[in-house]
Amino acid sequence: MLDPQMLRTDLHRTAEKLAQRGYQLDTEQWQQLEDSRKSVQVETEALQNQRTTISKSIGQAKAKGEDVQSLLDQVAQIGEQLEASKNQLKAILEEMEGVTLYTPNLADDSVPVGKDENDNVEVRVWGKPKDFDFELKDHVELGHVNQGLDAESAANLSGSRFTLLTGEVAQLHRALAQFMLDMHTQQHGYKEFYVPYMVNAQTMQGSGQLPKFADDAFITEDDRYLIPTAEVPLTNLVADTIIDEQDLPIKMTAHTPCFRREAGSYGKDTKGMIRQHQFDKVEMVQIVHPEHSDKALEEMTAHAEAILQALEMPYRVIVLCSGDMGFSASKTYDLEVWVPGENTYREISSCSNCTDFQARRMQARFRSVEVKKPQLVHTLNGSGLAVGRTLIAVMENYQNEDGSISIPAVLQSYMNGKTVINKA
RNA sequence: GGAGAGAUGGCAGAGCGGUUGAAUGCACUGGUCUUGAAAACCAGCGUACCUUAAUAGGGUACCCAGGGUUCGAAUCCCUGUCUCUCCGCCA
Repeated sequence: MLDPQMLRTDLHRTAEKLAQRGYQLDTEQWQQLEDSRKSVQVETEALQNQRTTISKSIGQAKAKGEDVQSLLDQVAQIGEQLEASKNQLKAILEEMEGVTLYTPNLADDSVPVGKDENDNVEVRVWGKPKDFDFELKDHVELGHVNQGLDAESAANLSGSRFTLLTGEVAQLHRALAQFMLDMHTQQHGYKEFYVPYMVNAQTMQGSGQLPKFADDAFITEDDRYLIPTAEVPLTNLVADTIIDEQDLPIKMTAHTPCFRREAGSYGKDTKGMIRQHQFDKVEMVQIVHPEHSDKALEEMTAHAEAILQALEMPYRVIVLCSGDMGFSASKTYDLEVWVPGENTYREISSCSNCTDFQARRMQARFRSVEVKKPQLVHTLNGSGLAVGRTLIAVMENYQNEDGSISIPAVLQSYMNGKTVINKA
């Protein structure tokens, strides 16, 4: 949610910033709502004050045994007016909320203005793609020759966009998640969490998935949502709390499956396990002091990069343009890993600073020693990394001519000391 | 799944339907006292919104949530959520 104060005092500049993201705010409608809200609210509260005052005097008069009828008549009149005024105010506030809940965060000034993914800007490149002197296989072929990746069985069990992993490939998948968690907890200062995979609607709203993106999530019969990312439960841990300033920053990580409907992505990334209804991810979340969120985003991105560096896989970092960012984000870096089988870079992580956007929805605040009033925290989240896509990248980057897959040095201890997955 | 109890300020814990935003204790903050500390004593101590130049003052709302009764609701009624106890079931 945006700062309502900002919408009031700086409406047109805010609307311009939103337009950079492709969101058209109807400023005229908003101004009208705001104007009527103001007058109706003032009126309502004045009426309420009158009613309370008279009601109190009724109590006092009764206690003294005086006649109360004239007071009752007075208050009856006010009652009707008050009722009408209250309903009007409620309707206005609901309409305003309808706008604010559907309005995305503002882009940071450092974010390139652009329309879609074509306007994203490369920030840096790490590593060089290996020179392979044999014909490359993609992960689907590699999965096939190693009998570790079985799309057909998954489709039989569940339908499209599911994957079945078996044997050493499944173990490698597990090893990757373990390795990532260990790195973030032992070297990057994150606390590990095991979280619910289903959350209620309020939680989904807190981090911005609802109400606008209801179609993207799986919902259960009892109105719970399967989490699309661990960001949702982790970030909402601070919902409705006031944190001591000295407890900031809070750094959390969790390995969870992620569930996505992928509605509207028919025909996109259908080959292999790129875009799935269910995939594993190790997520990082930070709750920070507003002054430090810029720096925290750089750090968190570096934490995600550290995984790829340890795995010695080439990647690049891009900053998303204003039009390509997610709803809650103010600034986002995507990490794209080199995928030799496709001869291209593929998104494997997304790290975002959500500033106070989620915090305002969740009412997540902190109190400092200097400022008495609780202030909103800033929230950040980043993948560190998407496990399934990392698996693909490892398979393809570490493939050998005979179809076997070498195991990256840092993962060997997680693979019972094995150094290679031999083809079946 | 069955039966019962409960949800009040950071915590604990009162609260006949009428001056209760809410007693009291603890914690916390400031002060007095003290060489310093403790103790004691005094004072302060919620959040959001509106109004305002104002972190001054004034107003409104909030005692789990949402409805209702009433001139007036923390207090009465209904629904929901959550917690606890007992029984059953279960990894």
